[in-house]
Amino acid sequence: MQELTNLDDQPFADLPPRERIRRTASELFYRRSIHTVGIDRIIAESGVAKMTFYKHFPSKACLITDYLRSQARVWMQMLVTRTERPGLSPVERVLAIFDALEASFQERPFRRCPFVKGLAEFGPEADTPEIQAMIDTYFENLDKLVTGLIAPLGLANSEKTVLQILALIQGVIVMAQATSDRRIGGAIRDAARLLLGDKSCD
Amino acid sequence: MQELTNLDDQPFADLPPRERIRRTASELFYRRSIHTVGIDRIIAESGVAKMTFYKHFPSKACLITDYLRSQARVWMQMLVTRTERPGLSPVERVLAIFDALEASFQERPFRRCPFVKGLAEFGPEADTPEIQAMIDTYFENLDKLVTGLIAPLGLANSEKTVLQILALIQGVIVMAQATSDRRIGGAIRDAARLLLGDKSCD
DNA sequence: GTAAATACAGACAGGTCTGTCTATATGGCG
DNA sequence: CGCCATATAGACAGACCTGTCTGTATTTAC
Repeated sequence: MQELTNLDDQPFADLPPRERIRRTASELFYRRSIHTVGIDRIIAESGVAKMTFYKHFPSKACLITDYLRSQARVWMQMLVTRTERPGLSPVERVLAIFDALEASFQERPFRRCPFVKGLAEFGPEADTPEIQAMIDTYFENLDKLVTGLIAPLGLANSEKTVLQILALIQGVIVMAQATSDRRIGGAIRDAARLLLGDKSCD
Repeated sequence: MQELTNLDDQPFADLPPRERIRRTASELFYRRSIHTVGIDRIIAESGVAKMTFYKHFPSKACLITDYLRSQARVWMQMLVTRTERPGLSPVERVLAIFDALEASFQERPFRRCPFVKGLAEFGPEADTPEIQAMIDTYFENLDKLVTGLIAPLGLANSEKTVLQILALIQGVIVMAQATSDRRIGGAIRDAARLLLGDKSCD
């Protein structure tokens, strides 16, 4: 007996169900948004039975938090790897953040930071404390990472510079989708360099 | 005979129905989000009959576009007024944008730019062309406004500076909600001043 | 081989959403 | 007074959403 289900459009067909669900949801949440993607669609596209889904993720909120946790882990890990690369000067470590962003703009359709979007979909007025906590934690961790990179520079007003770099990060992420100008990444990297007091620029 | 409907919590009770709907929707869309606010709730809170609503706004999409159009008009008009104020130097005109942002952070709970949030809820994958066109138009208009303010400065690379200022604008808007540091507005204003080549700072 | 765990398929309930419909009340104007 | 546009009140249809349930098939372990 042949399998009757059409798995041609299921790119993770050989993965265990839980992983199929996670990847399918991740793709849909990222490309579209969280509210506009229903459980039924995730189930259908991941080629999984409904009961199997609910065994692994007791509710949609659980899937969302898993998605955000995963995104945060991957993204922060990538930033740490790039900024801690040996042989970089302190300024270059900060700029490595913008190199990482530039790289992510290039690959596939860029749909922005899941947490900036998450903040829009699950703002302070929503009653989803776990999701909001996860978003808050992400921004705090990003703050800590930048703070740790700025400290060695010995700037007069480190805290202000941290805020400026963070704003540039969020700004370039928004602009990367709002403008068609491909020079945005480089322009913001240059801005960061100027704010860090690096005199080697133009 | 007394009115039976409880209008105590209806702040726009003396306005015509269409305006009651617009203000109620505007408040809800801004505080929460667009997808999480249903027609029924808007109808209930604006104290209007369902048929009255659908007479003025044939669909929810029409209400959304009206909301975004209104927000864009008010916000852009405010920016124009502030940046064109007589007696300002060219650099001060650009910085006036950040003063306007700082002012909007102060008043009531700040819930971020409706268009940055709109981009999250109605991204490129959504099939809502009118709404997306409205969002695109807003970012284009903001680009034009900043371009017009940067031009008189006679900078070496105007286009790059425009991108940098735009990113700072979007960045400070995101950070205003993501951080609790009240100095964010001033810090980003200072960053803008530095990028504009104003030597009178620190 | 057999039993238990896991996954599949899909019906179903209960809720919410948008949008339509009917019937009634009200207010301005000739 | 009487007419007509407008507003109110609320039932209703149809779609969609989350989450539960039943029953069957497949895999895994012993």
